[in-house]
Amino acid sequence: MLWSRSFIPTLKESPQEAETISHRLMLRAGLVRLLMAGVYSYLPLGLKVLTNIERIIREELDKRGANEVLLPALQPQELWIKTGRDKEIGEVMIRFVDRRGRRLCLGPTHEEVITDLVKNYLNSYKQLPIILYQIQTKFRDEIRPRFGLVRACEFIMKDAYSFDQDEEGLEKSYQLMHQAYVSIFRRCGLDFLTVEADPGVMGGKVSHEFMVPAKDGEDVILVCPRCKLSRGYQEDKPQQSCPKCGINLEKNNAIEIGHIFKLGTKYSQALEVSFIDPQGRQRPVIMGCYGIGVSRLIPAIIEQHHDSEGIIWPKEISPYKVIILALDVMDKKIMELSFRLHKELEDTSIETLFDDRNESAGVKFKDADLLGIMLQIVVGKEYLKNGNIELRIRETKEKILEKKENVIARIKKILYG
RNA sequence: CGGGGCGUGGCUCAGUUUGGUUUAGAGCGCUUGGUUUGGGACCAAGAGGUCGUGCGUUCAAGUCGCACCGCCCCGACCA
Repeated sequence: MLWSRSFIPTLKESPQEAETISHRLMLRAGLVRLLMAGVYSYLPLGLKVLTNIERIIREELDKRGANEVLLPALQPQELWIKTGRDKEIGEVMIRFVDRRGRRLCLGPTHEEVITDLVKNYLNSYKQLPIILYQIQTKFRDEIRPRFGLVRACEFIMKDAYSFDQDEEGLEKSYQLMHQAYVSIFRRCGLDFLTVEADPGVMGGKVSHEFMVPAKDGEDVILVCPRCKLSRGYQEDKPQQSCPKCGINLEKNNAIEIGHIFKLGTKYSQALEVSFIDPQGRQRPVIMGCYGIGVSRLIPAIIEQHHDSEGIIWPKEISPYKVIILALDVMDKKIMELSFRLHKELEDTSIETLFDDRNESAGVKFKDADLLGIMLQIVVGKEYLKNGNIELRIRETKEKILEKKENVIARIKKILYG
């Protein structure tokens, strides 16, 4: 992709609207733009990052036998009245009446819809277990949206739902999803902790949150500095100490990126979803639900992967794998080589952004560091003098001067091992 | 919803305290021409503004008053 043909509006200075590091960098690197409080447009680079995260999620869930669906955001309020969550959720749910007088809402989550869907399908224990998931836009009228994509009113969530015939099955599904989450977050380059949590309006008895320690996180957790055991922070509870190490837990800000719940039969009983067990008895299906704040992962990743110059994307997340900086676009030799390099990389499916803008070297270096694309190739004076081009690793700032073929070989080694 | 901050060109901001040398400025960005090209280049010429909105006070409002709108932060709340 040629930068000159791209919509990548970078900003030299941080816009007034942003205070947290991730929010600033997302705006400066041209990932998103604000439409109104808590509502953002994704620009090409932001969308690419989002797509990369979604790909990882799909791979890890599909591998474990989960089925992807896509449920409507538009829902009848009636379903929510049946489960009683109509009142529980309260004003967070966006409601309205359509021209036919139907009372509708925009889904803040999808337990009701998925349960209703499964109701007409499920007959026998032979159909269980089953796990369904979707990656979809959720709507929540938040009291206070903040920190850019961290708490938005319209955001993208991966929500999965498991259906089992007994508690033992639920435990298996729960562990399976737990493992999937660990793989997903690791591939996203995240340092994260798991804490036991309060199920809240979702219901059920057991739930775990996946937390990313981050300076600008809006949640607070307690972490053992030695063994990393962690738990939720509650102001009214006395200062806890680590049961294993005996030392005091430390308060840490964190971003909640995932939350998994053992729901039990809350929804299946309210919406009457049952199956016939091996003994021929009708039994309510046992459910679990599993959420990942997909769009929220972007700021979480940035909070953990940046320096004073900009973002440093982990390998699988990087919107492009390589950025080529042609330092003098008026020089024929430099441009010829840059175009050839660009084509060769793209022909081998290595996504490459070619900075072909007529800008000074300084501007290109600054923008490349800001964008955080993992590998930078510099074509400039060195090429004219010795025929060498420079490969730079964004994260380590390591520089390698070599001939084009060797640089390509190195890139392949870095990307594919 | 309570508390605080902010709103002046695409971005960052000065000017508001004490109304009148302001026909509203600067830097960045943008356009044109020229010189440049290894860490946000330089010269020259240019374009771009309902000073968030409305009402009011006044001879005179970016500046004072009232109301409203929007954004950010803290709190309550929250998957």
